[in-house]
Amino acid sequence: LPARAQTSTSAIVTAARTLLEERGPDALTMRDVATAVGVQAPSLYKRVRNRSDLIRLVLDDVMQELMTAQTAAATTGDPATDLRAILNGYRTFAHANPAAYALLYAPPTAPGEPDRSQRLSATLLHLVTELSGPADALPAARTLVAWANGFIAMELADSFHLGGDLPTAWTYGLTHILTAITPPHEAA
Amino acid sequence: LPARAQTSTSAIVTAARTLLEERGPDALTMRDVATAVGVQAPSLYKRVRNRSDLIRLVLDDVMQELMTAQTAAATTGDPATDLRAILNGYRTFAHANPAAYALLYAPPTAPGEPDRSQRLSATLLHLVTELSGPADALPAARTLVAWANGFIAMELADSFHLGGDLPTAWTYGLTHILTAITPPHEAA
DNA sequence: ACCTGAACACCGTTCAAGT
DNA sequence: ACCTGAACACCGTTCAAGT
Repeated sequence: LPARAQTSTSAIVTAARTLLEERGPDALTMRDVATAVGVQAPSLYKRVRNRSDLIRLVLDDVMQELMTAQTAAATTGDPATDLRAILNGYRTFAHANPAAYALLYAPPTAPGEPDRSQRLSATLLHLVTELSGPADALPAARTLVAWANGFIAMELADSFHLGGDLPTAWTYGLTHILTAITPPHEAA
Repeated sequence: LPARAQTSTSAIVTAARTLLEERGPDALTMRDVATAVGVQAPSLYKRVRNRSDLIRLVLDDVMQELMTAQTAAATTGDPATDLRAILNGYRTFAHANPAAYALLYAPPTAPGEPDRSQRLSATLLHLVTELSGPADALPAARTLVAWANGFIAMELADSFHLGGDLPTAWTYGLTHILTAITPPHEAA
């Protein structure tokens, strides 16, 4: 007789993430995830607390991948170069995983969600400190991250509706903001 | 005998918007909206096509309010001053209507959503053109809008987790980006 | 013309029962 | 220990029936 169906948390998370990207957040149902991993929906509750918890696990998985990419991108030691590489990496990742990225920076439906991007910001803040000096590092880093997230979110939402080249707009923004947060005596 | 319950599209939209802000997007159910306007859920389908359409009407209502605020904010004729006033106005509105604002710039679940922010951008683009000159106006405007939306979204999502003063970070970003998109010979 | 109750096909989630 | 089927309380939406 065939072995009874069995699954694992990581199989569930992978299936959920695939479903999220392929068919959108609303199609991420417990029944469809269960089908994808070969069990019935109630079995999922042995591995995850509920649907929100499953989405949290998916976003944790996404964050870990983003961390790995960030570490791989920041290697030259020159802060401006590394910042460019990191932010370009975010954008590449967002384009490859639009649904997951959108969820990552969406306001949480319920309050009291965890601090997922802390380690991502730490590296970035360090680089910005080298560029702008310690006094302005925090607001400068926030300017950069807010711009990058906003640009990517609008791009994904197809909110740039006046034509023109988006890669050009991205490069323009990145260059000008980096210049703006560099003190005058250090600018090229 | 009492008159039969009756409602209107505007009453439905208002009730939906209130429900959205008070209890979040998931609590915006057809049954609850119907109860709020004093009818049964099926009656709503005489006024709106479906739940997506109702949300679209809510966002149209929000956009019209934002447009009015923008017109009222840009009055001095000095582009830098007017831009500050407009972006500060967005932020004030977003804080007063966080759920609606979040929905406004959320990626659409279904593709083919309408171009809601076109007129908002037109005014902004005009001001940026005065500031940066026509050659760079489009990427400069996109830099500014992307930054503002990103900052506000992160603020609403409670994604700024390193302490510090957020109003300070907002002013820092606004000032530095405006400087960055102003050609050198026009800078103060 | 508009509202209603009943009904349908979905959800997330629980739980007793199986192995 | 994990999976299953049945069940519960919800959804959005449709539709025949009322007024």
